[in-house]
Amino acid sequence: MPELPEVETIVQQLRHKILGKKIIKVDVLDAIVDAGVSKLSPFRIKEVYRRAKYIIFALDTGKFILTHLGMTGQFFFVEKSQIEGKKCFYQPHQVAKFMFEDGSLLSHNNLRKFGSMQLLEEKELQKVLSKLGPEPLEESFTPEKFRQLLTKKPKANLKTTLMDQSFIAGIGNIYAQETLYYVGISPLRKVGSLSSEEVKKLYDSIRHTLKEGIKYKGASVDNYINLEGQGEFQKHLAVYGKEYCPKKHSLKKLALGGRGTSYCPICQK
DNA sequence: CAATCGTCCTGCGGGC
DNA sequence: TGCCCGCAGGACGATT
Repeated sequence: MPELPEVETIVQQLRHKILGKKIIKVDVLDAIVDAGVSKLSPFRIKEVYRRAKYIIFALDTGKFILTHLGMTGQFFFVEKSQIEGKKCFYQPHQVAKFMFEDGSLLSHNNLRKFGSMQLLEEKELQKVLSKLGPEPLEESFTPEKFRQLLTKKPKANLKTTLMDQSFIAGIGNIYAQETLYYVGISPLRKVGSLSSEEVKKLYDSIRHTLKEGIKYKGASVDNYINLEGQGEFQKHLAVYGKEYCPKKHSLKKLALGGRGTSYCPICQK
């Protein structure tokens, strides 16, 4: 499922494929995509950026396209030479198709349709983004900021809180579990039970794990792909989807907040 | 305030 | 062998 590193990878790759190029036609093929997107052309995308797990396209018309991939959203870019001879380029579970003036194409696919693509005015966009917690990789997110943030929810479950987008942005089920394994902290702990030493280690681990995810272009579990195909981070997972931890201990599986969670009862206390 | 539950959707795996 | 059922899960709203 695309989380911060997966979305960041897609955004970086999208940037040098589509920025500034003229879009002459958009086909909207499913209701998870705002029908208004098909009425914009011709237009250009001025900037692509990420906030939490959202991808935001800033258009030259002054409006914004806000996209969430859900669990199974994909972007697939196709050069003109790969399309030649085909009347329409089809991908399984295609929900929208952006056609560029130079003959290339961007396909947006979503198998389970948990995602969305909305056309918004700047004020509407800001309203959605204002509900999100801080970006963990931004410089302004200091250890002290993290410590202060944690004091707001002392009684809440730690893992659920790390995945709460209004608390901290971009962490989902994979990176929450990986991060907790590396600091040796059980996902069952309450936020307020962390020592100041554990808070610092957790801060470092969150940033390190997310950066590793970006370095390997995301974890291809479920059907995640970036614009160049599969990521590599799935090869470096310690506990997510595993039976044994790196030290060969048997992992425990449980549901937290309705989400599958595996952790090592020996390494994580 | 925190946790849980239902909802959206579809492929897949288990069971018979 | 083949079919049916139920599960997984990000975000959000409603409920406990």
